[in-house]
Amino acid sequence: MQNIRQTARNQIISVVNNAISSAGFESVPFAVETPRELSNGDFSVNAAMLLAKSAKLPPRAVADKLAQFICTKGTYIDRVEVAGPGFINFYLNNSWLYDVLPLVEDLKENYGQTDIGSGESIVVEFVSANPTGPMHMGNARGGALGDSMANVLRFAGFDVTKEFYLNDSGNQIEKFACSLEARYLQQCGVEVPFDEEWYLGEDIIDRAKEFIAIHGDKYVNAPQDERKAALTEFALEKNIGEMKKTLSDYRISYDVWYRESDLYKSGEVDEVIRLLQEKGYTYKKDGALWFKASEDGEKDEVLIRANGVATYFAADIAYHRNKFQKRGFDRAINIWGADHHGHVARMKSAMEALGVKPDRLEVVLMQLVRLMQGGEVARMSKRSGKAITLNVLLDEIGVDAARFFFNMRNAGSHFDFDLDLAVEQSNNNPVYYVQYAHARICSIIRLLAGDGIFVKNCGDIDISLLKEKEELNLLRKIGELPDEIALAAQALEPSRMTRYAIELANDFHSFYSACRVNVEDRQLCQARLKLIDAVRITLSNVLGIVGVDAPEKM
RNA sequence: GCGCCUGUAGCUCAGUAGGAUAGAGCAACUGCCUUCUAAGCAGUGGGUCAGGAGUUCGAAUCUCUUCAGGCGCGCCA
Repeated sequence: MQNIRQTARNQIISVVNNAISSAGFESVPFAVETPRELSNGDFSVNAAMLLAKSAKLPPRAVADKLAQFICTKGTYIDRVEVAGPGFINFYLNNSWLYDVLPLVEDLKENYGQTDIGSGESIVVEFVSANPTGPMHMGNARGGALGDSMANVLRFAGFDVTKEFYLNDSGNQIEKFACSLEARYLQQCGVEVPFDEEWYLGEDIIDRAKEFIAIHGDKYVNAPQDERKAALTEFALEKNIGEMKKTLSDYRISYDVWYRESDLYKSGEVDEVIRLLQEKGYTYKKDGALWFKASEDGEKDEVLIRANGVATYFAADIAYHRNKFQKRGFDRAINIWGADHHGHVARMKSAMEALGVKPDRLEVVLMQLVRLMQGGEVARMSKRSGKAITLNVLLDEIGVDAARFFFNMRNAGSHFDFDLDLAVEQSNNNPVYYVQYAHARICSIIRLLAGDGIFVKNCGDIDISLLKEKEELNLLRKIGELPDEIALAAQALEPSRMTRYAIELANDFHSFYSACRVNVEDRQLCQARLKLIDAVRITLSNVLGIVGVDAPEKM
């Protein structure tokens, strides 16, 4: 068992079930909870309240009776009390906390892992920014969220693939091509109009200039198709290369870069449209082919335009079918901006139409980032080009702060990013607080090593010397990690990890102020050294999941 | 108009498979550095969980409703 809390819970479940049957009650699916106040025990059970009705007794009476039948022999349970409306509270002896240290010693960088995923395969698709320009704040949040979520799922025992879907064909690429062509011709002295619908950003002009630096103006008089194709291929590869570089700076590495154009090349887009037609999920209207998403037609969507060109939606159906039916993933998780939520129901009904259970597709809707500057909302439209890019953000606040900051809030909460504060590199940023705890620990370990005192194995230490409140709090917090990982994985909320890291750092700083590691009593010194080494490992594992450095010095 | 998300301390947010006295950080105030990093610790004050009704032993959490803000409702993605 790699989870000390689960071990304790299992003991309690077993002991309470025995008591229920010994007392002659019917079995109930009771909960083992963690009371908010430690004074109410390490765990509590609500069985008495649930049994009260069928037993025709007040909850407290049921609880008293159950408590009499609880046998604590051979368990961590020290004593049992009935309290409040009928809670049965379990107080454990300290040995359950001590047992976490050998666990950490044994598992090291794997401590915290659980097996709730039981090897289920999940593809996590995130960022998937259009390669038509630089990445922005929304991609920054999506990147931090998606990568950390995938890391959490891996820790929870899922077989995870990180994937970037590259929209390298279709309508927006055509717009991209037109924008490039116009900028190219303008740079070459040819006056051409620039459509308001095109990409207005400076980066398009830069690409045109770079293209000219290599090819000069020789494409000015070339056939338009040839000109656009040359420009697009050049700029696309350049942009994709820059995206990969930026994401790598952001400590994100994908297992798969999946190209939309491959779905057309392989014929999967045509194939999926044919399948939908055969199954009767399509109809023609106004010259276009529509997908019938619902009876009322409210959510119907065009698959093939009247001009014969397939929509992004059609390619996206083929893409998701590919995930499930061609590559066989059990689940697919997509991180989407909240502005795409209208797309979710359609995609799920498309999957259903193809015979894929729609709940295998889970879309995490991430509320958009609102950029605040000087107390005002700064707009970040890509077309207008007036956006803070991910590159600039990383230059200004650093990777650690960005990764940590974007994982401090739940995906569903709106995010006001105060640019002034971030640029300040203010100490308000809790990432320093957590990293400082890690650096402090490393410093102590370094100093003791200088005196010839090293971290020993648990077998050679008397862990039970750890009796101070701060020491026990630390052990308790370390023991919570596997539960936290499991909860974060179930809720798809990696933000639990940053909150846990702050709590653990907080417990360490409290310990640091209350207890000295380098004390005369060599036995106690060794026990405390072991304790902080376990904190170091735990902090490092959590920061690794979030994608933040665990520095040895600050 | 319809749909999704959000509303909790002055600010930013946790807590929502119903549980005990609703938490944290920041800001404010009071203490703590001759000993392992003060980027730290200890403490104080601060609440109509947006409003209302309902469900039950028990509701911030579930249901209904009102209000406020964000986003969406394209042969864009």
